[in-house]
Amino acid sequence: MLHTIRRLARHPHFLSLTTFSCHHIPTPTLNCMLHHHYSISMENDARRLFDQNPTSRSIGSWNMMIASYLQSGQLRKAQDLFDQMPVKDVVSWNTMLSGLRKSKNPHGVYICFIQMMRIGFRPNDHTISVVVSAVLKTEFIVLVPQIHVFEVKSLAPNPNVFVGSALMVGYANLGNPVAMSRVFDEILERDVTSWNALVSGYMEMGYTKEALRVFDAMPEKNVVSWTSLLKGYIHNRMINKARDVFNKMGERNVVSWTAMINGYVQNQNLVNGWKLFRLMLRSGTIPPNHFTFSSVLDACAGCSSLLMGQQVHTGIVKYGIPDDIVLSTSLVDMYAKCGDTDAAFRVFEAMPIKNLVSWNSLIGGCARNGRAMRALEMFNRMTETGTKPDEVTFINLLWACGHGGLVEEGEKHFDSMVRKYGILAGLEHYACMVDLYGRAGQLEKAYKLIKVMPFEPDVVVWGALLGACCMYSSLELGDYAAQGIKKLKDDHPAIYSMLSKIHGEKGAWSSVAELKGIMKKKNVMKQTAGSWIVSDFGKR
DNA sequence: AAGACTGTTT
Repeated sequence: MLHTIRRLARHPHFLSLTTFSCHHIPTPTLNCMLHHHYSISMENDARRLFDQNPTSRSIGSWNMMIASYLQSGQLRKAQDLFDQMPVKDVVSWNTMLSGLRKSKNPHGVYICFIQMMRIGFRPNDHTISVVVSAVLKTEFIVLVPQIHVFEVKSLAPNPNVFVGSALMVGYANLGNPVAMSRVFDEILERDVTSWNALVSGYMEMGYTKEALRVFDAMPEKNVVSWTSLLKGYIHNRMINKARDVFNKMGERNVVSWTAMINGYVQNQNLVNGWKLFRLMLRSGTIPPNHFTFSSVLDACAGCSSLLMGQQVHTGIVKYGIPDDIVLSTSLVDMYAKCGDTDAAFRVFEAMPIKNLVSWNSLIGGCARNGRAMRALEMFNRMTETGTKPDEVTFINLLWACGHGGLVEEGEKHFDSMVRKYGILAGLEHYACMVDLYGRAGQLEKAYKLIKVMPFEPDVVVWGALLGACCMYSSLELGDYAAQGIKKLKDDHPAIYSMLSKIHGEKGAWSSVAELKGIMKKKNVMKQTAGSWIVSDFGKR
């Protein structure tokens, strides 16, 4: 019977058609059928089978069912089953932990792991690597030394490559180079990936010399080793050293190319990023993928070149790059930053699924292009369709309100940010609100907000106030704001031109002359400004 | 049932 099922399982539709009434199936057969449904992502049919055979379920059946739900992203249902399970094994726990990790829920992983330990369950190698990788860059990273102790005491004094890598990455994240290298020394049968992790770890902590020393000492190197070194230099803003590594590499893959291109883009060196991308296309051996195109689109957005952006968009189609949520979001962002809001909307609406970043890009695009009402509309649609806004959403939204003169709307959202969504207002949110009040001429409110906010004002906040004072010719507050800026950074060129304008309007010509004198003496130059309107070589 | 070293977006 089992053999027959296995053979039939190769025909994708057969088993799903037979599941309408399959009672009293023996356990091995049930598990085999569940596995089949798992592999073709038919969790509903699997569930029907599962429900129809309560007496033949083994722990494995439950585990398989939970894995099916996690595979299709139904964390809630997986969790329910997990809670209902009469007896769990280590596989059940690992499956659940892995699902929580995939859904980016480090807190859930933490709770689940602690619970597992409390009940007295023994984690295994898989548990450790899942848990450690889930808590990286979160407050739960404190688990790493504890897991290490547990590993040494209860599992094995020497970690294998998987556990070793996980612990090394964890210690690198904690900024503990000594612990990291000690783990490395203790790994049984170190392989090239252990060495790579060591290079990356030192680079992440800023020990570039040590990383290079390790790199040179490696018994064997692969593309990943080279790319780790390259990426490390970029991480430490040593872009030229990164390029040297790139040039010396014997073998390059799409990851190496993308890392180097993106390194230029992130360091504002858009020209070299673009040049390298062209070189990549010309050399024709390694085709770019969605990672590469996202970086290149970011470069186009960075120089607000719609023409370049359109060319890249064409390239994406020409290369047949499959739909990807991040890539589409990059397109939305590029079009928005290049001033083509309509194109941004077209790309956005064509996206089959949108995530938080996609919504933020679009709302930010509306805000930048003076479509405040549209930004608000999109925000409503976002929340109605079940995407929870974050702090970036609100920066964009408040910015839109400020520039659209929508004071009450801005106040309403600033308020709901904390009360409804539990997001604490950051300095940037306060800056938006100061700007909002300032632009609306409510200088007193702007001033009061600066006074009560729980941060020291930065240049942006003072600048918003100063700009407003300039707009509404307020001498006293303007001087106050200028003092604020001076305390942070002595000669910000904008101070002088703004101050002299305010003083001039008030007829305080002696102050103006004095200011002009200071400007001359300090050789203050006006900041050069560029407009994105002309950056397509006058095309518009 | 499941894990590791290099690349993307606000």
